[in-house]
Amino acid sequence: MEQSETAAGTVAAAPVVRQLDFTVNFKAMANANGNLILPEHPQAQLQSKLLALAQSRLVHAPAKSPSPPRMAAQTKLPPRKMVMPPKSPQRELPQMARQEKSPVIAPRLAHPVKPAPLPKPPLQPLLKTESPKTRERGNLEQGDGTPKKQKLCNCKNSRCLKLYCECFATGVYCDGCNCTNCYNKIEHEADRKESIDMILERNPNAFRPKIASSPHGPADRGAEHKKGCNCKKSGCLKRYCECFQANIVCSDKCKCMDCKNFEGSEERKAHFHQYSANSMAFIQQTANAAINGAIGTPSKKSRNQQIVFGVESNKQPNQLPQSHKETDPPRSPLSVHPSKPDAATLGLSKSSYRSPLSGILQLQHVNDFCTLLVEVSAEAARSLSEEREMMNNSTDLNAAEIPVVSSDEKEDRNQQNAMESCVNQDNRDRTLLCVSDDCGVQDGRPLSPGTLALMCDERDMIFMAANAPSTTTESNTRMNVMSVSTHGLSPLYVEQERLVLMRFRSFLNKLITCGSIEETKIEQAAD
DNA sequence: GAGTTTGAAACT
DNA sequence: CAGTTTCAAACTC
Repeated sequence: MEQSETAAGTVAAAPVVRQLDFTVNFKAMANANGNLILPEHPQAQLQSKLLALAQSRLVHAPAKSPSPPRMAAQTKLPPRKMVMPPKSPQRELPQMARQEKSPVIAPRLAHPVKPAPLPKPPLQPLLKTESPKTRERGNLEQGDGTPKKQKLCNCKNSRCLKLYCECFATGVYCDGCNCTNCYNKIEHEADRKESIDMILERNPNAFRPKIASSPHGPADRGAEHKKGCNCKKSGCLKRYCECFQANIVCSDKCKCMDCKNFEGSEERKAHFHQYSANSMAFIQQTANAAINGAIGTPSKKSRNQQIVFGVESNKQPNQLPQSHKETDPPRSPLSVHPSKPDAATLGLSKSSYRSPLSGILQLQHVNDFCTLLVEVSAEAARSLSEEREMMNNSTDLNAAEIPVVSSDEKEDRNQQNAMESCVNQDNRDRTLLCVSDDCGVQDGRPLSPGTLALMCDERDMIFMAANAPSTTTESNTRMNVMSVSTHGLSPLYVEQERLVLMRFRSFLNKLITCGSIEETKIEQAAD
């Protein structure tokens, strides 16, 4: 049982797990008490924020069709009754015999608590410009730790209640699929449950991720196929092969014949050259351009480094297509421009993603911002020492004439000072962030810092609601600060931290706003 | 888009 | 457990 939980925490696991992985960064920002905990690296913070934004949008994206909450399987345990006669009656006896047995289901199914209902599509939030054809096939995916777009199945005969169905196999309801006679829906929950039980009876690991990270796995993967493939004709170099599809080399667990999917295989290398622009690599590139590449560094080095998401750089399938690497002019990783010829000839997704932040945020901006944070910190030190000095002087003169400042009031005053400090430096931020003319404006009007903060906080609330229901960044930052201050850290440190965090939030607010505006512009231009 | 190939899942 | 069938995705034309 704990195996499945462990597997859920691995990076290169099933699609469901990948989806969860995307939240890890952001979840890491809030501890169990909901206190804000910022990761160390600014870029990591930016990524988390951007991911949170993407997630929040998807959560609120209108469903294509009315559909039941996807996770209802976890939310209720329907009374076990035979609604649908099983195809194989002989399997019913053992199944009925284990009624009380807690089923081992895929990570997504196994949670006993009721999760927030999730719409189905949102597994690949950053890939929003896919072509309808691509979506129909639903095959945008990666074989590594990056999120994978939920496939849309086309099942006809399995009623989507067998592992043939990818939706069912990954523990999600069908929604928007092209399947017929689908029972993988909430209204057929009883049947679905029966089928799950039946499959688990046969194979308790059936719903577990097939790919598990392993410290002892292939050197270039850190992951291995739990069961191994059984390929005969594909040489394990086509997506028929589960290992290949998962972007891992075959292991000794495989029973494949004529395997060419091993480390150092010439065929494998040649294959990746030939299929240099396979969809996995391209989507990988696209996703990473949106995430890692949010900070544009138009150097060749960074361009080569952008395809790193828990895998090493020699992982060919996830690298940029060779043709791209050698023929394309250097450009920002954010500038994933449509590459029509490649896409057409090499079987790529017909569209590509270009970050709305492209051209807005450069590495130098981040560097400048870090410098700014240092200044803010120093400013906090000065402000606090001056305040103390004034307090001391006043106390010496006549303590009785000085209105008693409660800790709350003092906190408010510090907060106000900090906010004023933020506002005063707003122009500097605009200089940092708003390369394009109309950044920070909406409908021709500039957005006030308050509006920007609200925009940010609104998204925070939307996203955090699913993760830490009672969390708001501001209040919890303060809570955290207060908590820290009561545990012996110096007030100076607390004040510095608070100001720095507030500055950073302000920075993120503007970054998000700029991205949103740019995105709107791009969408309008596309229309 | 239709037909073929492929290998996992299901079944015997 | 091995062989066969079923199935849906991947692939080809």
